[in-house]
Amino acid sequence: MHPLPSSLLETLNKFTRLPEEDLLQLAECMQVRQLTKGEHLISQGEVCHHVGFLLQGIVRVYYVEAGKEHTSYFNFGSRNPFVSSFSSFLTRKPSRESIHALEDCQLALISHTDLQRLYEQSIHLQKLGRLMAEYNYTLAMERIYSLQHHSARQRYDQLLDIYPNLINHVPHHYIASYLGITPESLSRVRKEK
Amino acid sequence: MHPLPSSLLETLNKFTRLPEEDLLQLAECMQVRQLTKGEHLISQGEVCHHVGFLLQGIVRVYYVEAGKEHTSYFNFGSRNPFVSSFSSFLTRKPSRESIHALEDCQLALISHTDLQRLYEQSIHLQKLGRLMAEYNYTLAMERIYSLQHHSARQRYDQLLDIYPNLINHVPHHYIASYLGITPESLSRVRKEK
DNA sequence: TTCATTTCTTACCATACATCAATGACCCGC
DNA sequence: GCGGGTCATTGATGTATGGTAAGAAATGAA
Repeated sequence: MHPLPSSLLETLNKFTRLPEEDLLQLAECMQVRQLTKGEHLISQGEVCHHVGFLLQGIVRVYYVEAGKEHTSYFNFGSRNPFVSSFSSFLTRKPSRESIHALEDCQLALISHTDLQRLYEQSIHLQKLGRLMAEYNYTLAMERIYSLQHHSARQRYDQLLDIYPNLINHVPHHYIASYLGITPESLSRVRKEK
Repeated sequence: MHPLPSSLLETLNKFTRLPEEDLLQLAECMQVRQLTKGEHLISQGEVCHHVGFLLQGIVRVYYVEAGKEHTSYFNFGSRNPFVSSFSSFLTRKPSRESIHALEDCQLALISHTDLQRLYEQSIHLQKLGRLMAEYNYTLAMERIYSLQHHSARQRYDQLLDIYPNLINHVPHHYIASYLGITPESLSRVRKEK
């Protein structure tokens, strides 16, 4: 993939400046993958071998337990562009989560093997990986705080602050599940606005 | 600090094998800090300049909003030994959180300055930092799932699975806050066992 | 020890959210 | 366009958890 898409380059630059050499190495490993609406990037039970950068579209990470679907999160826009079943990708164990496209999507993928190889070759890429993991960790902590101490109503309002138009692109029952409430409750919260 | 305490060494080895050289560098930067029960490692509003490895004791990370204390998490035992206000440590902004000792504690501290310097010097330390951040991220994701989709009761049971004797060491209202419920609710949940 | 303070529990009622059921709107394949 | 299915909404009711208040138990200081 030459050259790296500008949105990916911008995102990387927010974390750290990579030497030209490393950018070339990255570009060599990355491949574009199209997902049509509804298509799965990975399914529950498989080991996740890739991490993707979302160039376009929306994906949903979810997981089925006792016959019910639970939405873990969405990847949408530039706030959260890295798509993977991270716990599987990082541990090399089968994924409990599935990932599918909510719209037609475009992803830039890199394989676990290639990424580890690049990590071993360059301190700058190790650093990039560390900074990205740290960033994801801080996002996760914010979400934990919100789930711990805010009402469904407040969490919905926060979601709208962060992604004002997510509600127009994503079926409501997915958003409800993401917020940890039922579709009926979400409907009532929305009605009260 | 020479040599590194064996519990720290064990923990580091679970992430990656560091060359002797890097271990020496680390040991040179780390300092032991004692905290007496109740003492603060950092307080809300300060920038967090250290990350600590918990050698002994229990600390609590909490945060005050609208006059109420909210317990973010505990550091206790070997599952979660890294003590810091990470969002402040990572972003260099004032911390919203405070950290204090629930018992007399012993910490091995390293400063942000030293840590960044070491990161720049060694690809192995960069890798260690990445792996630790990734590990913390997977723990955070588990907690998010639990808060999203499990009842207070289930979360309490899980907490007991992970830390069977936490309840004997930590005031219950802190645990309640950690679970996202009131002390009264925790009391009811406990009664039903 | 004794007293003061904090913490834990219990009871009662209030509220937020879940569950179940019914309806209409919207999709999508035929 | 028709028809079966999914989805969003609404109402009625149930349940888990919150809020307040009071007393009991544990803790800490003198």
